[in-house]
Amino acid sequence: MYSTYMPCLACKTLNNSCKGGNSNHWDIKYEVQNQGMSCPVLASSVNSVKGISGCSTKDGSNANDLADTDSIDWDTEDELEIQGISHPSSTGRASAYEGFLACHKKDGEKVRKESDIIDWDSEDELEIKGLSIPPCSGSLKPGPCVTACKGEASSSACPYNTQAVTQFVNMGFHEHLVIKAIEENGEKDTEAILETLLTYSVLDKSPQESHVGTSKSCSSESGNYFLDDSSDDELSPQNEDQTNQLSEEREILSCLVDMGYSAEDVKIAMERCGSGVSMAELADFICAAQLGGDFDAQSTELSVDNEDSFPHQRQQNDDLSRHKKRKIWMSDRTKNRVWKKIEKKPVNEDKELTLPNPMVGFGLPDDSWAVVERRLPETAAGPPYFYYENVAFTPKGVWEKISKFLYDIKPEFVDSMFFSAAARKRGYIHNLPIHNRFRAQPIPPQTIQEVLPATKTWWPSWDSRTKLNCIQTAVASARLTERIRKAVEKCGDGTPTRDVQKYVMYECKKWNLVWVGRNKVAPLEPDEMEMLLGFPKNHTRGGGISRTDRYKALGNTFQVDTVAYHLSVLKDKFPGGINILSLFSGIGGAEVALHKLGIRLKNVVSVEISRTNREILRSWWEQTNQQGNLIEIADVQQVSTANLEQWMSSFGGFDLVIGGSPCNNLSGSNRRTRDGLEGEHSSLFYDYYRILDQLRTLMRGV
DNA sequence: CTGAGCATGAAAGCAGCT
DNA sequence: AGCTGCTTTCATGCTCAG
Repeated sequence: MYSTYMPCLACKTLNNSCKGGNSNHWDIKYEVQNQGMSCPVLASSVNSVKGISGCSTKDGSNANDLADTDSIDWDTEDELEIQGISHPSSTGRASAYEGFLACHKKDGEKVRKESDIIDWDSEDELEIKGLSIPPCSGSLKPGPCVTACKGEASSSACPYNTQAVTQFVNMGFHEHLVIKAIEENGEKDTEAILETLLTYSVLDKSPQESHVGTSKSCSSESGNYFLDDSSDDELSPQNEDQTNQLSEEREILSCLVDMGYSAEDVKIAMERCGSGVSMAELADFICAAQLGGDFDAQSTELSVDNEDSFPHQRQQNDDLSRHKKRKIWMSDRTKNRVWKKIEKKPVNEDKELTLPNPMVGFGLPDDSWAVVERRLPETAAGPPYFYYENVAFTPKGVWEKISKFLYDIKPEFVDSMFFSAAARKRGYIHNLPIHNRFRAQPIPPQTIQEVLPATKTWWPSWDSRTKLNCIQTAVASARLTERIRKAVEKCGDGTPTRDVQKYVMYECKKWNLVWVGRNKVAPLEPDEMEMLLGFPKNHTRGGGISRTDRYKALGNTFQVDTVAYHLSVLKDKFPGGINILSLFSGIGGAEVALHKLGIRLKNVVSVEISRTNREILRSWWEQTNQQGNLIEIADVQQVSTANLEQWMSSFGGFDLVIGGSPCNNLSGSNRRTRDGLEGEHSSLFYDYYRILDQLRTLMRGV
């Protein structure tokens, strides 16, 4: 019954490609052991648990009964797969087939034979062919343009090598122009293709038909960055033209930022060159301006707060950006030399954006980590102050891009484990001063056992956790906690075996489980999450809000004490109170943080799409007897310049713009649509930028 | 039809090792 | 420098009961 090539049901790959980090392995391994199976694979160490699910129990039942996994007849389909027969109708089968090929990659002859079935135009192969693949946004992963275009690029309709097309689409050229250029020059002459594409761009050979007609290609799906909400109405031809032009402009902006230019530089270039200018001309203009020092004079001078220098975070993207630009626009003669040089450069060239370890931001309150110095670009100067938040662990290049849009300010990466009993690793981009911060009072308990004293009784000595992991929107199932209870109980009164401990600890850390009874773990209750996140107890309770909605809302919010520490510098600056524009407010993390600091909320414009969340904030506002005005708006995309002007005329402008845009497409927890900043939800970042930038322009005018 | 419950990896960074 | 294993992660979409 046992086969050397037994596929792992959990990751759907064959033995050699199966990694140990898959939770299902733990489930399966443990259950297999408990059912007294004799599986030879299990005899090896935990790290070599591979392909277990193919094992049958002694009584012939499937090993995964407890996991409710379907059984598989290994003698039929899977054996066929092992022999290299594909099952295109099934993803899982296809994966197993890929796994098989991976296992045999060393066998060149055999792999060649499979080339009829599989597209072997991988990056490796392109390199072998001598085609270099330029980085896009510091990553080999397709950038936003490609994300949007890749479906087309890889479709069967495209007769050319998809990587070659992708390569140029990555540079910002439109796909159909790329295909046209390939048609003219052949696939292999990349130099000639590039030149042709540059010529197209300069001559603007196919202007509206390519860009406007398919304007979604490089922009976010939600779009609207530069549009007023008046666009809701049916478009007149004139409006349509305007919309197309704006759409094209933001497409160009996004692509040029992908290439490494700062959003600010691109905007200046657009202003100076006027409308209807091609991307190539804009790029040339920026390069020329930079060589002449035009932009430098505007963008890299003194800080808004006259805070001191920030030596280890200066000179950050500038070099990389310029290299990328040169890489794309270099003349023939120097291109190859420079490209080779750039490719040899270490990847950590922009190491300023690598995540710090420990993640202490610009300094911690207890002086254990000295406050660093930073120097903000002049373009980042307020008013208003602004504060942007998102998950620290994003797909590559995302924070670099966010930073470029937000005036080249480097993110402050902080783990909330230094402020509470739960971790929460987040990046914050803000133009706030960073000296003389203080903590909001009272300081919450800092360990799990202090926050949840009842768990002490049941907490086993072999569970060494004192801090919880990140609070997320999903919680463990009852089935899982039951499996854990059974696993521990099997070991009797003594200490569980090392393997059981490892399994239990893996699940406990993954799902933030705590000990609530003898051998019994449970997910956190919503009110416990509220405490851990710095909210008042029952902040999300009542008003017909379901438990699931509470978990979802809490999983998406700020850690109040962390944010309050950063915002504390505002207290002296605004003794009379503060006007804030709160974007993506959620359940009001920013408002609660300011309130906790004792900063009076004069006027709060809160933009939040979820009605439930708006009700939670409204309820908190009323319960805390706020004396100011709360204006609630549903959709950030509907916030227009006219709205901003209206609010400014009502109460004179905003002191702080604060918010964290959706992380759905950035989070590591997202298995299906981790599409990066251009994802369906996360692209709303551009609305944060749009609104902030419009407001800054208006307030400068004032 | 709605919503709660549940199962579903992969990407990225880090540490340790060779 | 490159490999391997370990750890962490503001989620999504399917199923099924009410």
